[in-house]
Amino acid sequence: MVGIDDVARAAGVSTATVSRALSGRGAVSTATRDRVLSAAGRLGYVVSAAASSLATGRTRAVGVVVPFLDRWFFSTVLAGISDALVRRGYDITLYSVSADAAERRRVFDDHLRRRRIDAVITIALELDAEESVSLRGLGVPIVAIAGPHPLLTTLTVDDLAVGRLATAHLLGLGHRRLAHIGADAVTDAASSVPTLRRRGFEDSLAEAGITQYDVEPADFTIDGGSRAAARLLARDDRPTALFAASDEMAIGAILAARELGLRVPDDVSIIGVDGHELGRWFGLTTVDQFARGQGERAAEAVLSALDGAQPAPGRGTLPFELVDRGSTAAPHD
Amino acid sequence: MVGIDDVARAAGVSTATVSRALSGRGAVSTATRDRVLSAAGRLGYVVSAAASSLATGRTRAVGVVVPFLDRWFFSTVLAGISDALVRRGYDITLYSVSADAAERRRVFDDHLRRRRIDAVITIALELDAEESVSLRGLGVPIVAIAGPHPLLTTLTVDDLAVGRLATAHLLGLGHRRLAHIGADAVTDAASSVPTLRRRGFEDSLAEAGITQYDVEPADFTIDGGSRAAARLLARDDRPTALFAASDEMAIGAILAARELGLRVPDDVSIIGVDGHELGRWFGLTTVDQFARGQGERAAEAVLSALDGAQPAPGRGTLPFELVDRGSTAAPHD
DNA sequence: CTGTTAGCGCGTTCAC
DNA sequence: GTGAACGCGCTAACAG
Repeated sequence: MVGIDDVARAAGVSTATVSRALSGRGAVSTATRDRVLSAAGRLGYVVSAAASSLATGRTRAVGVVVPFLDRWFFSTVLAGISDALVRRGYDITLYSVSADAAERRRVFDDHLRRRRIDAVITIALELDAEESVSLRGLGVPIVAIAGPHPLLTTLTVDDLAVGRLATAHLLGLGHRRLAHIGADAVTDAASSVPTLRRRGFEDSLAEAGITQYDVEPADFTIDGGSRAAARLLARDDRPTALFAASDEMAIGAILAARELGLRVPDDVSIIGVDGHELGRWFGLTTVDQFARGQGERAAEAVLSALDGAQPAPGRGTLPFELVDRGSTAAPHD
Repeated sequence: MVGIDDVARAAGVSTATVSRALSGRGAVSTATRDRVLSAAGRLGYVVSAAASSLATGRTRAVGVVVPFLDRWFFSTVLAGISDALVRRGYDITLYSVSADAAERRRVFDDHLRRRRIDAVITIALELDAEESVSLRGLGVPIVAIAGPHPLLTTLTVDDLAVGRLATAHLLGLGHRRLAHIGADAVTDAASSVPTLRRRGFEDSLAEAGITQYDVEPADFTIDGGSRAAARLLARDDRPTALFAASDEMAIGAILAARELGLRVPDDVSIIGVDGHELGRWFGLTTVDQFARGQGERAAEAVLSALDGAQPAPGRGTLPFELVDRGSTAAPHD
């Protein structure tokens, strides 16, 4: 295992010079730098992360904390983060936190505190107060994507506006009997993403003078969306339009409608949120939130924080856009 | 930032004793251990990964190398790995390698060699000889899931058998005009997963005395599967059954069939491989390979290697199973 | 521009 | 069962 002194010997310089030549910190003459680089290359020297980090306090790694790995939104954002960080030579350390309280504590109180990372990115993580404090206590830059917590630098789409946009689209087509599939009023936090989307829905309806509507809670999976839609569409006065708070649920709703023999959009209009690649195949109209781009933006934000930039105060705003693929239309009756 | 000597002082012992008490290595009296543990807890002490790793040579992290993050199979396997590793207190360091040669070299020659990880898991990674040697040179346990390289301990389903199973299922239903969607004969390595599945298909047909069949290369996405199926099904003597080497492609094939006005399975039978959750919604018959379980198995394999067990020689075999959901049936004519 | 030196924070001998 | 002291491999400060 070749170390810095092997390189120093091979290049005929001191270890300090090797360190300077390789890290680029500190002045080294071009000639010696070349000697060092070639010696290092020849010997296949790579600095030890542990030793370097012990000496500098930096790790060249960013922690990414996610609640799920195997859902489209999360893995897509993660891919975006990874792209941007790899380009800059950072490693990603992945922390997947489940709902299990003991395991969550272990991640926040132990794993994340091992000084293994220079910064943290969270993806749509709903933190309790303790966890939020624990994160801040790390003393490293933190960027939260779509996390509702006010103590953190947050990068998020305006989910209230997303909800309003989707709803306005349906109202604009002439729908008056609408329903929403998404947040659970009981379990979801008031400032959570699902709740904001639902509130956007409700606010728009209120402004349109519509007070009758249904909200079915669902778990953001195809399966959950399908079951929720089945309940809504089985009624006598079934809604003519559904707004699902995610594309996966919207796709479930389309599938449920089909099973009930309903045509989309002739019998029922359906709109989602996300920009899931699968949406194309279902002709799903949606509010795209450019998940991959969110990851890249977050990565760039932590990188610039690591470069010494001041964190943008408050929340950065991420783009979203209505994509009409045909699953919505004017109601028939 | 509380260090080991803070704990030592608070507990009235030396740092050596704190280290022993917390790591469990070395004998400590119950009384002093309790004092140390309580002091550590009170102060919120967590060992520094860098310092500990520099002193011990161990990092309590496992590197996971993937070619894609945002595809179902990979994120699902990753979730399984994460589950199993978190339970044992290991962190995951994620390395996503694209096809870009320079970037790949950086990952293999720099990132992975920073001594940041105690072991490596690769997921369906096709390594060239140099990369494989580079991995072995790390001197840490390596477990490859579905990687074709013979130099590594590999955990894989018998993809030849998977191909045969799917094909036998179609043959058993009476199909004689079959086509395969999957490996590209030109670009895919002979021992790659896609190629093995295709060979299983071809071998089965040969045994059944069938020499006429089509193979359409596709890129394992819904889109690619759809286009490949469209080409196959547009022909006059179109096949009565399609075997797609992944569920995503099989779903694409189902969608393409629908667009051509063909009924599945009445007009064309379709079978996939994977056990993708979406398959349920399309009534897709498939060979499930239990992706999440593969991740767990791989994690357990590296953990036992880290515990000192000898790596199982050769290849571990992962389970697979035919799941009939109705997208295959006897041919009509 | 380069070398010397003193840690970074911890684990582990080796005495006691 | 416990403590003192050294070293893991590297970087930063200081001299020169």
